[in-house]
Amino acid sequence: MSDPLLTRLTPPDVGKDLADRVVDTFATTTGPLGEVLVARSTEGVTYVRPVDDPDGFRAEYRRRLGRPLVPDDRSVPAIDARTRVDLRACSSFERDVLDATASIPAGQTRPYGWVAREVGRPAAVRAVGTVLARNPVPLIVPCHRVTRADGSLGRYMLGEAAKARLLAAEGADLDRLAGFTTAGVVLIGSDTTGIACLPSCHHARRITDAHRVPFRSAAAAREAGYRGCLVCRPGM
DNA sequence: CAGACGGCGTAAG
DNA sequence: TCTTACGCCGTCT
Repeated sequence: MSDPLLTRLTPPDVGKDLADRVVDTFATTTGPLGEVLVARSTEGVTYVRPVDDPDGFRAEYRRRLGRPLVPDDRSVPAIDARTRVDLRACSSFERDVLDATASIPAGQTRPYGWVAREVGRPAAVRAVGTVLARNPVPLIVPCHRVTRADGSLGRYMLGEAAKARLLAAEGADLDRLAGFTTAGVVLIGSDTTGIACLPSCHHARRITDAHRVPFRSAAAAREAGYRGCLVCRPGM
């Protein structure tokens, strides 16, 4: 009862919610695409997947997180970009990639190579794709905003159609982006400022038609005397 | 520990 | 334009 060692090792508030501290819980809740399965620790959401197969969810959870998972009978708040996440099970590279991805504004897109540069590993483009393919918390960390270098959407854990739906729902102009892809345009410059942006950067969208200058590569923009936008950091 | 495996990016056919 | 080949690199097995 008054074992000094036990007293020292036991946090003062461990009591009725002890179970909460050693097992994670899961339940269905709503996200931007409808119902999803969500697992949580005391620190935040640890895992999000489609409702398809709960058995696979639990198996995969155990394999990846290595923690027990029990059903949650409480009601779970809907998830969105503000939902707190618990990424302790991730490597530091994975966390960096997810953090950088989370910084992409709603309705905008950034290439995989952009994420690689942001985390300081400009050549790890493919590894970035691997991380996002396994994103433990899709819809919260918006990996649907990461596209290929040419502006095409690229693949998505929940299907390319879902990627398009999510972006459209956030206000992205997919037709406009597709137009740039078709034209081979990856940067938009303003000839009044000499600054070049990624096409979805909100600064790029403010450039008037008369002053908009399309570039097919960062090198082309640089050679034309342009510098990269400090906000979207196109890497040039 | 070596090798395989990708939501990539580019060049080349 | 589409396809293929290959470099790249963090993880997983």
